[in-house]
Order: sequence, then structure tokens, then C-alpha cells
Amino acid sequence: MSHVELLKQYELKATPQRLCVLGVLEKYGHATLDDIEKYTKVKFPTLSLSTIYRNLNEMLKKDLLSEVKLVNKKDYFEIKKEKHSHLICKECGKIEDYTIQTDELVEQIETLTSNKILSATVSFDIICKECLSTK
Amino acid sequence: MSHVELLKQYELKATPQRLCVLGVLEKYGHATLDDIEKYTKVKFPTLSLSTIYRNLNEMLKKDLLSEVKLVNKKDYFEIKKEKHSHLICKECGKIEDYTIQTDELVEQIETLTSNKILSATVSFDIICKECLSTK
DNA sequence: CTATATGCAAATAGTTTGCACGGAT
DNA sequence: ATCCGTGCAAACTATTTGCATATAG
Repeated sequence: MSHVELLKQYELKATPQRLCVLGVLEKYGHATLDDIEKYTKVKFPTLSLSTIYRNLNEMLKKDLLSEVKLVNKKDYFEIKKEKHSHLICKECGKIEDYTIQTDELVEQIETLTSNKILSATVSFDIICKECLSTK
Repeated sequence: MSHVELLKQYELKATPQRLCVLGVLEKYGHATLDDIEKYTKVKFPTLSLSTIYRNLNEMLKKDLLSEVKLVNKKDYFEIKKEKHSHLICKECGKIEDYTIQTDELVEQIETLTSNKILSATVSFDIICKECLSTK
């Protein structure tokens, strides 16, 4: 789906500024606020920081984006997609997405604790295969 | 272990300010910066915010504390203990600790992706049994 | 045409730092 | 006596907001 359609679907106007932010998120997969500011300025030098903040907040609220929080890292933004976990390389910092089945885990905890489990969020600290091979 | 001993073990002086912060963390299990400020002020009205910041940063650096980041929540601090996951009740906001075995999950991802997995971080959004029962 | 989005500047919130003083070893 | 920790104020960084103008639909 094009970003224009995506924005329409979430009842947001398809402004050049929003398309530019989405372009960066699409291209890099995950991006911090600083990344977004830096990379959008290349194509769109007049895009203001307050517009970036407003649009990120708007798109988060409408659930078009999601925010990823990792200890010792700045928060990342990504275009919302199928629920997935993150593999963070401690060597090069790269973040990969990976979809895992958590049903078993969820069921297990639900049974053991008598709580209702709504969802599981999982991330992994890794050394990626590229970093492993260049050592 | 007493907090005095704990601090000594990490090569930090056992000041009343630090003990007060640890007291709050111990009592509440997890606490945000605001919680810490609020609850320490009860017993220690002169404790300054910059001392809280400095001490939290110091204790994080020395690995005596850990920081928990959750989407849509302020960051929480806790006294470091055995690796565990967090169960967050979407109804009452309470955070419970729970220790799960992630070895299987880790092995599975390691095999499937050819990365070296260092650790897994897991959290669950839940409705806790107390909230379930009072509906 | 109308409602919403934008840019800029100012306001507010969050965090860190310099410095003089005080307490522990 | 020396070192480290603290409180306070100031500095700095991050985020939000008000307002006049511009623009998408």
C-alpha cells in the first residue's frame, strides 16, 4: 500500500511532510527521532522539528506507527506491521525484525499465574552473523 | 543483604540519600523517577532532584539497578536481581515480576537465524487476576 | 472554501553540571 | 586533610504550544 493510501486509511491528510517521515521509516525500518530529523532534512530542508514531533505523536495515536523502547538506546519508531520481535546486535547496533510464535509461552504463563495475558513483547540482544563472521 | 552492604559491594558510599532511594525501590519493587521523588520526600524532604538523578545514574552504571522501558509508560527503576520478565496489568497498572525459562526460545532463534543470541527480554501485557475478579 | 497542517518562536519540561559546603574515613 | 556526596542554581537538552500563514481535500 502506498503511504498516501496508508495515511488516508488512518484519516490523516497526506502532506509532503508526513510522506517524507514515512519514507525515512520505510527506508530504514527503524529510526530514532534524530535519524528522522537528519534524513528528512536531506530531501526536505524546511521540515521543522515541531512538525516531526506532531506527526510522530499523531501517527502513534492513530496506531499507524509504533514505538520501540530498548534499554541504553534511544526510542525507535517504525511503521506498524505484524507483531514481531527485535534482534539487536550489540556489536553493530543494527536492529532486525523477526516473527516468533509466542502462543505457547503465553499459554504457559496464563496457566501458571491465573492472569489473562493480552500479548507478549520480546526482544533479543545478539551478535549478528555478519559481525560474527568478520571477527 | 542490607542496603548498606549492597552499596559497599558496588563500591558506593552508603549515604542516607542513597539508602532512602533504595528503600523506596525495595518497598515498591519498581518506581519511576516521579515515584522516587515523591516517596523519598516523605522521609527525606531535603533530598534534591539532582542527587536522585546522580544516584540513579551512578547505580545504573555500577549495575546495582536496572531500568525498565515500556511503551506508553514512564521508565521504571528496580534493584537488579535475577533476570526476569514483567507482567504489566493494563487495568490497574501494576507490574509483577515473573521468572520464565527462555532457553528454548533462544536456542530456536539461534538455530533459525544463525545469529549468536546473548539474552532475551520479555514482557507481557495482562489483566491481573485481581482485576479480573472485580469485574 | 474550510478544516487541518505547518513553521517559527516562545514556553515548558526533563536532565546535567559547576561550585561551595559538609561529612566520612 | 582529603575525597566524595550533596544542594542549589544555572545551563543545557528535549518536547510542546500559540499563532499567523499555507495547503489538502
